[in-house]
Amino acid sequence: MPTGRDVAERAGTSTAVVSYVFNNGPRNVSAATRERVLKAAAELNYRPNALARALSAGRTLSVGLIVPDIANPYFGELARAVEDAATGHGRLLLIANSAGDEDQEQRHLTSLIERRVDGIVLVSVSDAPRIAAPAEAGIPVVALHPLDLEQPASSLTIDYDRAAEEATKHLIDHGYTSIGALTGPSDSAGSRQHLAGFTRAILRQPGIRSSHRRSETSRADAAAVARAWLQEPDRPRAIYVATDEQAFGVLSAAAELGLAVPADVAVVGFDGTAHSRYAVPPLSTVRQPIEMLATRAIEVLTAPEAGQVHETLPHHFQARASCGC
Amino acid sequence: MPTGRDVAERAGTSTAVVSYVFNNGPRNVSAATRERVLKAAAELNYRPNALARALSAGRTLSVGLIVPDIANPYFGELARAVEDAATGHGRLLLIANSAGDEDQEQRHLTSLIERRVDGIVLVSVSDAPRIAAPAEAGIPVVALHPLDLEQPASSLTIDYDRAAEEATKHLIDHGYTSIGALTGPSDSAGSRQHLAGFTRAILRQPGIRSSHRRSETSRADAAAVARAWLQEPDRPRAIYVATDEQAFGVLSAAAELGLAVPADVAVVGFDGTAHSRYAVPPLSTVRQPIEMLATRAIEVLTAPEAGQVHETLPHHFQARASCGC
DNA sequence: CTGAAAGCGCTTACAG
DNA sequence: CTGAAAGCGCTTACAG
Repeated sequence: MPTGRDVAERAGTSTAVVSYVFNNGPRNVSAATRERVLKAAAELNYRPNALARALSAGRTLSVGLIVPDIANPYFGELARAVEDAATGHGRLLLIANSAGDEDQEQRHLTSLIERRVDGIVLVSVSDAPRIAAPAEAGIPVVALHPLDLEQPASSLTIDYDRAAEEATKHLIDHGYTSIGALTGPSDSAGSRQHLAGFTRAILRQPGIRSSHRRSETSRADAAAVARAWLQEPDRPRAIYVATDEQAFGVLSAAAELGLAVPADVAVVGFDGTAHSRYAVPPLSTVRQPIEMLATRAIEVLTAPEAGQVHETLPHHFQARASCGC
Repeated sequence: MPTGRDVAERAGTSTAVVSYVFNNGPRNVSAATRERVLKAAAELNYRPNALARALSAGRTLSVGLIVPDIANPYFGELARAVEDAATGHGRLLLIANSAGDEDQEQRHLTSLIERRVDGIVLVSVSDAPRIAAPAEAGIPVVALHPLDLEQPASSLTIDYDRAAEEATKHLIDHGYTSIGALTGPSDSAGSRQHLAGFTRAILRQPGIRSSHRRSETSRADAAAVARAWLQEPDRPRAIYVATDEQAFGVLSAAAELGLAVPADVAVVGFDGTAHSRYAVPPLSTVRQPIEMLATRAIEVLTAPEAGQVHETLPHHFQARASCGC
């Protein structure tokens, strides 16, 4: 592969000038010399080595994104949005998938540090992510979920607690008196907030019977849990589900049991994936501000001198057929 | 951020020895010296700079993956599988999303070349992808779809043509006499093969009425096309759909029109995503050998001396409720 | 406007 | 077993 030196020789100039031409600076180059360099580069099929450039210039113009499961449509959409935002700021996005595994997440974190990315967007699988390493390396991190304020990272998140309460209240307003909550597996910050909001709404309205189940954050496991739940004699009349991914599993389980949604059991999801609109029936859900999360995340990372930031972004309840609307 | 020189100084040795320790070679290091280096590195929180390493060693131990749409579940699952395979071979996977845009795909290709990845796994948005650049740069490419044999790349693919024929024949064997095909937007190689197989099955059985529609490869557009199609007076009794993603749109449209699947209209998808199992109703589909595609792709890229390879991998028809089974 | 040279942080023959 | 030094391919003050 040709190098800048090859181009310089063919153009009868120096590697410095080749660099000036390809970077439009920091020095001017006469039009004639520029032409010769461009011509030589084209003839040789020259591609600047990004590794050498980054090593020399001290910045890689790249950003890393770590998500728990790239096959979950919410994270797929998020990845697309973050990539758009990164590209808009002249950054390349490196997407890494931790596959629900904390060790894998650590390995990706290490790998991104070693590659000297300019910043990391993190959706952690863990309640208390170990993010000391990037901080010590001087690499800013922004988490897209609630984060302990002691943590050395920024966070952008909606008010899960209040969103959960609103969605549950919506089910209550439909007149359902037996309402269940399906959340993620562990007692994580996320699950806790979903549950807190759900419970608050329930307590506010006397006479509601409530129940709670957990499942892995996959439609497969959510379907298995829902299948058992919906066969119990006092099965819930409506279910608040903490993620769209799990809600798709609940819809599938209901259909398999011959239960109509929402006539027999109403369902509300969470995340507001584009897929939710095309569920059978269309899924009511809480919309995350995906574009805004992505845009702000890249802004925060590309202006790190602004320091750490903890912002709460607006969510939006989207009523559709699955809850009885 | 500390460098190998910092570690060497603190350990009272040279940067060469630090390198020997961190790479387990190519020279031996006495146990005592190794201890001192490891201790110093731990104290300083030393992380080798992967850029410098790659520049010096001449290989990056990374592989790029370009997909047309990371939010499409098939590509999400594929990304997960390719990442597993890459990690298993000690490679980091860089995932790039071309968002259905040929220019974006080109930009990603260029970016991966500039980053000197060791190989590229490509699912192109284009029928005739422009992949001369990586070839000239000496970077092997493997496409996960049919590819012109003149192209300077390997390819791993199932026999789309035959798979389409089998799936269509399955619908015919159910006794449906009016069968439609929904394929991708352009007259691409993929669409052509889907259609060829579909047509062959139809022609083999006298008395079948067939029709054909196109949509973008998104459930949104597929739903829009299906909504119109299913309201025509001579709407098809069964539909062969070229991707699961589009099939999800068809299921959604049918439900919105109050048509039962499979009682009013049967549906067969293609790709065999994990999501297809949880569709309402469960979606019959042609399974791509996702793990095998991923594993072979990484094998081919990490043993490039073997030269180019063009392999046809086995597919599998998965019958479920949506076709009437 | 242009070029010689130092430096980014590693790896790796080479010499001892 | 260990170290001094060259080199990977760029960028960028510095001098002219």
